Amino acid sequence: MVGARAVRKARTGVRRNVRTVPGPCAQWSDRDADFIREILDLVGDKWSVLIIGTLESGPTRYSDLTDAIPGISQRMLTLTLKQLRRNGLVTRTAYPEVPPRVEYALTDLGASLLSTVLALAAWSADHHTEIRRHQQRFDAGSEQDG
Amino acid sequence: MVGARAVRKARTGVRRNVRTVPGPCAQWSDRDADFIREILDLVGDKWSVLIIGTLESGPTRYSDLTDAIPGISQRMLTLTLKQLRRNGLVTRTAYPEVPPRVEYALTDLGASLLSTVLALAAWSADHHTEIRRHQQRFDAGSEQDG
DNA sequence: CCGAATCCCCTCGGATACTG
DNA sequence: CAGTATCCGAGGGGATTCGG
Repeated sequence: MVGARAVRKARTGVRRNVRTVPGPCAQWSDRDADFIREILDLVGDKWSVLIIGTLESGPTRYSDLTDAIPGISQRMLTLTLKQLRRNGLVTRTAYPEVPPRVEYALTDLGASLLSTVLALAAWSADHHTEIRRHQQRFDAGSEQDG
Repeated sequence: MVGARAVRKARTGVRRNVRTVPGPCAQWSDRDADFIREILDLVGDKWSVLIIGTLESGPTRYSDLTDAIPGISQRMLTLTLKQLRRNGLVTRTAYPEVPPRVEYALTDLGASLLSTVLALAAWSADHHTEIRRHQQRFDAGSEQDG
């Protein structure tokens, strides 16, 4: 009805054991919930997606990343890049020059994740207005009414 | 090459003004970055996706949600449900009975988001092993070596 | 130019107890 | 049953400073 089943059909391993009859049993298996947690660890933080998206256009220098992502601090750029490297989404290449030059690039794994995440961003762009409307309506109905 | 361009082509409004030549200018427009922020506000937290996913099988009572989502506290269930309602992803229906009965249900908007998010979960399930391998390799290379 | 280290605020979220 | 209110610890993340 929603499309979730299509996804479930296409990709084995996610929500395999969803129940079809009403009842008190758990909707999510522990493993499925773990997949949600894992993906949130990867892209749920404040900067990962922005960095990955910036790297899509090709290998990028540290300082260029700083410029491309407004508001990011050196600390968070370094930290997030390290996480992305740890998860195999990004590679780091240092060139022994003076001044030093370091380039970060997307791996195939990172690129495949980006394409998936962009669908989310597209959803957000699509429904942005509608969401705003809901928020304002909700807030208006909550404040007074006492 | 990665699929991001296909997404960009399919959905207007996201990453429209990506640059094609190297240079110091910003990779993300402020608006595009805002879409990322917005979607993270919606699903980037610890419980939203689990709740939305649980609701996919139909209207669900508060207590059934508690049972279906292991580890969630009453506080976070209530808080997250309120956020989901505020964004128009979930509706709340109270039945004037004793004992009280309250059912939460996905809106069409919430359902459309779920189907998109499940693609992410599927990606996680798909590449879980590979990611684990990268992590272990990275951690092994980091600890000693000094 | 690239990044590690330190300091510190502030939000997220868990535990518990209480209301209707 | 379906919440609300309060307390509190852990950690995300910004500003700044120092090293290679």
